[in-house]
Parts: sequence; C-alpha cells; structure tokens
Amino acid sequence: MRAPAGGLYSGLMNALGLDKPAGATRVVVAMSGGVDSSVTAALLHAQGFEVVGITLQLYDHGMALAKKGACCAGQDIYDARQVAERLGIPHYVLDYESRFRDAVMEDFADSYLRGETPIPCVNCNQTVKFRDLLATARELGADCLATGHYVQRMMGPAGAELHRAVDPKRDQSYFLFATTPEQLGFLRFPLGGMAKDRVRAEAERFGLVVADKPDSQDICFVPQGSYAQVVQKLRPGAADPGEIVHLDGRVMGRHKGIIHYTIGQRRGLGVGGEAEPLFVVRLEPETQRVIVGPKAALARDRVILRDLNWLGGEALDASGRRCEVKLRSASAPAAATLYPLPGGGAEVMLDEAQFGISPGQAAVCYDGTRVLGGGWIAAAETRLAA
RNA sequence: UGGGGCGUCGCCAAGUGGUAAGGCACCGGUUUUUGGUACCGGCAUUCGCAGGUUCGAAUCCUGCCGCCCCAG
Repeated sequence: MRAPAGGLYSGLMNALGLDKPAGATRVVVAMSGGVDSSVTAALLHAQGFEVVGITLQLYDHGMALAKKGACCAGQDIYDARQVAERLGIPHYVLDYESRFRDAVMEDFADSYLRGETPIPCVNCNQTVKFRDLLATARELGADCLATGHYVQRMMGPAGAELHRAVDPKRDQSYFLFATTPEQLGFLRFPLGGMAKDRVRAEAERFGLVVADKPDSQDICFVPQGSYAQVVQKLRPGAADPGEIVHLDGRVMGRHKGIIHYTIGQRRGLGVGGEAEPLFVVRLEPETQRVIVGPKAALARDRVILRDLNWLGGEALDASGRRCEVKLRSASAPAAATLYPLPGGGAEVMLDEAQFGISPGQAAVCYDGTRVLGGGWIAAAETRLAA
C-alpha cells in the first residue's frame, strides 16, 4: 500500500500503520547523529510525515568530542542538527545528562562491582529512550516514536509483535528485549526491513553529511574502550586488586580488579603455562577473587532470569515454552525450554550446555524471527546429572 | 663437599650432527550498538656462558656459571 499523496485521506493505513494521512501524522524521530537514525528521519520525511527530530544529550561534551563513532554528545549532536536542517524538519536537543547518569551509568558501575557484566545499551533503551523520550514525544502530540534500530515491528492477531531485522547481521532485537507491549505500540522501526548498505545508499541519496560516518560501537559513554576507568571514576576505589585462583585451588597470579573481567573471558589474564587456555569461571566480589578454569568448567545448561519481559502473547505457564535463546548479543540462539518462576522471573533449560554465561547479560527468547521476550541473567547453573 | 639430574621464547615443552615443533601467555587483525567468545595472523638468526671438534652443532668434547635431588 502506498502513502496517500495528500488531499482526502484514503481510509487505508499509512506507512506507519496509523489510520490517518501521512501529513497529519506527527512522528518524533530519535536522532543520535548516526547514519541509521538520520536515514530514518529522511525516509519518513520523504513519505510525507510530519517529522520532529529529537537528539538527547546524554553525557559530557568534552569527553565525547574526541571520540569517533559515538552517539548523543558533541559532534553527534551537531551532525543530527545538520541532518535536520538539510531535511528542513524541526529539531530539538534535550539535556538528559543527569537522567542518563542516574538510569544508565550508575547502574553500569554497580553491576560491575557486583561481579556482573552489564549491558548499558539495554538500560538506555528502556529508560532514557523508551520511557522518558517516549513520554516527551507523547507530550509533543506525536502519534509515534521512530528510531533507527534494526528490528521489525509486525502486527499480529494480538497486536504489535517484535521481530528480528531482515538483515540477520544487523539485528538489534537482543538490545530491545525489554520493550514493553505498551511501548511497542507507540514505537516504529522503519529500518528493520532494510539492509545496512541500502541505508547507506539512502543516506547518500538524501545528501546527508553522515552517509560515510562509521558505525558506532563500544559503549557510547566510554572513551577509548576503557570502561573500567569510567567505573573507577564513578566508584572510586572500585578496582581493588586480588588473586587469580584456579578451580583446583592453585593461586595463578594477581589481577587489577574484578571489574576488569567477565565470565567466559580468556584474554587479559596473563596466566600462561597451562596446556589448555584458562577462562574466567567465576567472579567473587566479596573476596575480590577471579576464579579461572578450563573451558569445560564454563558449561551451563540452566539459567535463572529476573524481570522477564514477555512479548509472546499467550502467558508463559508451567508446561514451558520451546524457544531459541540468545545469551549474548553476538552468539547464535540455543534451543531451550522456558519456564515461569515466581516473582516475575523465569528459568531457561538449555538443550545443550552453553559456555560463558554471565549474570548481568540478557537472555532473549525467540520463536523464529519473533521475540517472545527476555530477562536478565541472574545466575547460570549446571543441572545435576541425576 | 661427594653422587646424580637439569639448564631451548614470559611459562610449559619437542628436538641427541643437518640448519629451532607445539601449547599457554602476549601482540595485531576480523567479527561486534555491551563485556566477552570465536576465527586469522605475528611472536627464539637462536638453544646458560666461553672455547673446541666438524663442511655443518641446541644436539659431540672441555671448562665455567646457575638450579634441583640424594648423600650429609
């Protein structure tokens, strides 16, 4: 179906799935200053929607200026502004620094102190973007909030469903598992059906200055990949050194602080001389010890989740739900059965053990392309071979 | 001090006359909107030191140094 070119409304849903003419549909686009969100704004504008660009300033200016491929500060805000000007759409920059610090950075630091490995991107989406910015968009009278995420929102019999992007290499659904059904109702992801090179080509076609801008990577508020420095700045004294201890009891060496490690990590331990490589098996915040062992010691087939966000329609019940679970952003999904747990958690029983499952990461459940839901990994265990 | 053993890359270790395997660690790269993983590549002109034998030695000989074990 095509978007009506103007005049009387045809009565068909417009390209954003709303029952009104494109020109009468106000859509807020979250513009990070990168290619993806810029093209999102450009495409919607070209389709005739009333686009309002909003860029969030999330952290310190000076710190961000030097960094390439970040988002939401310094140069990126300027880039977003340029794109908006080029398109001729209104553009606002909102100072979200304090709420970003409270909702994302503080939690990031505390998570590491607990010996977990956080995913700040998910927290950011769920708080600053899909809660705060979304509310702001509503206040501005918007009909929906669009982002440049590579994920698909599809209408199913029971409402909007979240699906993986058509381009599997770009799929970002893992980072959006905590999106609530209500938020999903208001969100739109125009890029979910496109391949990245096509998005770049569109940026070129629209003459956007960001067309050749490198993709963002790493944690946006961490300069030069040194996340531990950020943690130490937020929590002075957080990096107490400690012992590196083998599962068999041998003290293998010392480390620079538990916050530098994550379960499943191999490199950076500096412990050699073994026949097999050693991996971080466990982190002990109480004793500041890093426990290491061979890869086999990482095998886990039962994962406990907290704060399960369910998007799978029919409620999860004790009979379990077969699905495929992603336990890391860049790993292949693993076959499993999901069971509910009292208190809003869930239990993942993996068909085959997985390696390097870390608390603080997310477990996201899929049925084909559909995101059924997900939760935060609280613990990973090994079923006793009874 | 006698007797025995050993000294090859940061660690472990193959190689006993033919021109330095491999593993771990480390470094670099690829991948990646988290941290990791994985994958690819690099990594001893030199074998404790000094001489000698030989066309040729880490490999044989001599001396020295160091370490370990037993004896004391």
